Amino acid sequence: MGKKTSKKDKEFLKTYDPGSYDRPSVAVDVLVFTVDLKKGLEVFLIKRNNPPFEGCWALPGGFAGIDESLEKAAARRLKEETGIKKLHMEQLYTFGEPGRDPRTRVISVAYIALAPKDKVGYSPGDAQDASWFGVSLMEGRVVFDSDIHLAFDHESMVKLAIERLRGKINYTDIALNLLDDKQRFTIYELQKIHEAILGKELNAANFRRSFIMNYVNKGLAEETGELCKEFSSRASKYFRYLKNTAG
Amino acid sequence: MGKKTSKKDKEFLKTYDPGSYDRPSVAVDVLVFTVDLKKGLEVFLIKRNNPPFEGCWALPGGFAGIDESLEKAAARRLKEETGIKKLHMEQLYTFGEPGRDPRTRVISVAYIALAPKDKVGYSPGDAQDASWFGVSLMEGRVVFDSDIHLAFDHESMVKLAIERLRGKINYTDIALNLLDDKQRFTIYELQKIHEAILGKELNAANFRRSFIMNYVNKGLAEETGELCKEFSSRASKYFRYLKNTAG
DNA sequence: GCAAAAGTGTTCTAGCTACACCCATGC
DNA sequence: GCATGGGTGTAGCTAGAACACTTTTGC
Repeated sequence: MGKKTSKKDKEFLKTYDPGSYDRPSVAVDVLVFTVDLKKGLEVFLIKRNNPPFEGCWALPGGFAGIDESLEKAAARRLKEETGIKKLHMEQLYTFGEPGRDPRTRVISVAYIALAPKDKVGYSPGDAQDASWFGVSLMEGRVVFDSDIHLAFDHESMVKLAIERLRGKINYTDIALNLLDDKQRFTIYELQKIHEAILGKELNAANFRRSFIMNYVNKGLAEETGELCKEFSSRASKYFRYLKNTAG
Repeated sequence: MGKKTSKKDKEFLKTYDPGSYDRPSVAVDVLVFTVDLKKGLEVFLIKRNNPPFEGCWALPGGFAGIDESLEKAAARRLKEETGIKKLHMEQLYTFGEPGRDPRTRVISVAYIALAPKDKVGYSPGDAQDASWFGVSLMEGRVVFDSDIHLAFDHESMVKLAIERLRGKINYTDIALNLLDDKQRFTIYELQKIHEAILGKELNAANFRRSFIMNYVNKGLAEETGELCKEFSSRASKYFRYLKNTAG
């Protein structure tokens, strides 16, 4: 503790003259997930056609503008890539290991976005090679439905994202953001979404009861009065979510 | 979707020539918490003696070096400010709103650090004006034991940190990082730590049982065989944590 | 004796799980 | 009639919370 002056000098420089420092770049990466009721959890990826990691698949992302909030930057990139405008988005984690991008030091703030499958405006065959990939987490390992490799540290981002979703799905309402229509959905659809995220089947009777308990009985959701004949021969009730109606 | 070229150009620039962009600065802020068994939860703050927010208290922090991992940067700042070397540290959240620092765009990655009270080498009265402040979260508001104001958005960082600690304390072992000695502690001490973080008193009988269930019966902790006479007239058993022994 | 922590026992409840069973209907 | 989803009922297990009670020892 004898070098107080140099420490204070360093502090001074760092605090008041950041412009003179070599600075890391700040990027955002977006993990867009959707659930296909038949195929399960899917993540949106873009094929890289330049080095590094040429030919690998990567998360949509890009550098944050100097006057742009991180969340806005993520939302902008998302819209540019997928056409999706309004959806649930939350910060996942910030990845900043030196060397995670071989070109230069890049600190990447990762965001999770949840999109109803039918709201995705992007159509494969556009300028960029981009598409949805089925993904799951089995025994701690990320498994894709195709034989693909991800660029940078994006696979560990996917892993962390699925773990986060699994951890939150039982005590938050995030799963509802994956419904095609929060104002008109069946318990069956919601159950499929839970199953896709958790990577295991759930007991329908118990799932129904927990939905009634946690949503309907608490005034968070109600029956619309309409009946759904889409998923079963026997009609089921439509429900309506009563919060975050804007989504 | 008609302006594919300009979009791709933009993408090109952003991806391959980040040096030409105006870039935000990247900083780390550290929320160092400790628990005083008598006074409760405390956070470490430093008084600012320059604008902006002159006279306000702020979290220790600073800019991240170009070749330094974020975690390492946080650990370095922590050691410089408090003398604490080895302790539990985890990423909290990244704050990046434009305008959160009035001087320039600064993106700050916040880390939570948990320190046993007796390991803090820093002594008030050093070069900088720095000290521990009792803090709690009551009805969603951050309350300090002194009439102080925090610089920047540091109060919302404190709020988020306490919420995170409260959310994790019941299903992780983080509380153990606040013990003076993980290899020699009593249930009483651990209970006081839980109470400090949760901001409420717990039933001692039930707390004891849950500790036995979650730690001892699962092989994560065991009795040392020694008895403790520090906290009560009646001696109590010392326990030893059997994981993360290095901490 | 009193206060305060150490420690044991009991009861009640809420939530989750498993499973059995009936209903409705398209094929 | 059979498969599939819709929907109800019930029994068991477990973690928590609440609370009553005894033990130990410094003051």
